[in-house]
Amino acid sequence: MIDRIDRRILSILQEDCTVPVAEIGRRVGLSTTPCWRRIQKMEEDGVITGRVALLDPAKVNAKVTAFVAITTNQHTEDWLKKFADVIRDFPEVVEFYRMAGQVDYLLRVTVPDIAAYDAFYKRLIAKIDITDVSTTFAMEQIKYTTELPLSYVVPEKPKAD
Amino acid sequence: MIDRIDRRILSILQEDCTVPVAEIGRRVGLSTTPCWRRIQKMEEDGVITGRVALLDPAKVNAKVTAFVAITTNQHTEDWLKKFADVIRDFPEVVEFYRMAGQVDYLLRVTVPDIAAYDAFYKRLIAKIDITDVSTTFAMEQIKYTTELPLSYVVPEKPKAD
DNA sequence: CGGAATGAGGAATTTTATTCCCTTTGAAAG
DNA sequence: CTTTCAAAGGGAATAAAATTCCTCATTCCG
Repeated sequence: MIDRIDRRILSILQEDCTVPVAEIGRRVGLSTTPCWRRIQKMEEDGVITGRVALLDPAKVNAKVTAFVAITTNQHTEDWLKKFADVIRDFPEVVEFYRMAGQVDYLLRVTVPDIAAYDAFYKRLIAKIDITDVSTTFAMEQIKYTTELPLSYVVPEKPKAD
Repeated sequence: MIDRIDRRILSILQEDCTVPVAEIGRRVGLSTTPCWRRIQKMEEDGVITGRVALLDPAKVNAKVTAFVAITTNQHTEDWLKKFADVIRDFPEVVEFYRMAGQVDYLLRVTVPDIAAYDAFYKRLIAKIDITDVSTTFAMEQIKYTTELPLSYVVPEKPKAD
């Protein structure tokens, strides 16, 4: 499905999606038309899910990241659905995982400062019934990237047998 | 610095940066030129740090997310620098935080499966001296967004006094 | 009451994306 | 071996979008 050329295209677009198709083509050794068609196809196929602008957290007053580990004794399907819907609606929650192990859910929350986190926390527990919440703050974001590793993408062989 | 209109522009671009400037202008009540200039300025000012394509993790064989909590007894400036450099070079590490509290560092790691995680883990500990590592796996990514909340951006008043 | 700065807009220009149509390649059928 | 078809690629025309250029209001000092 995805061959070596596609992978190189994805690598470029993951880093910077403003590079013109003609330039991408040049870098991967294709002319613009086939390169453009490959990109289109990957968008249709849902490999590329979107193109977004990234902002500097400091510049938009999102300097503090908190990780919130949630444990609950509620484990019904319905509860999870409601819980997920509530959480999803908080724009401060930028990531939300259901976990294996001790912790049931993990949130990454983005706020300007500890006070704002506290306000968020109060709004959160007002809305949902949680057994146990444990918050840890990040002091520094050393790395953050939206680029997924492409080394695990198995490129299709040009030929089989 | 950032006024209400800028904030609305950012909101649009955070969601989808392929929207034409003319259309953005229409939505925020500006013609294309001033809208374009505002976007340029926010890029120059570093508010917008880039535009990237997002990929479907499942489609690029990045189905498993692991959170790796690292504790160390090394706390020198030099060690951190070397550690950070090593970690940063792993494409599987998509996020990397220095934490407050018990855990010193937290990584989010993206791999195809548990076996690949194990291979990553071996490569990791081969390269750096870590006292304690604790890994938790995410069963499900319920929410993931690159959109930072803009509600905390204090819009400049058009006038003062 | 002048400008001078700031912000906005229309229209021309340039750059890119997109489409159309044709060529090449390679494998399978006959 | 040819023939045929499908998949990929490419060049050139066209459409759309970004970018530039110039002009027009408004406001704020001096």
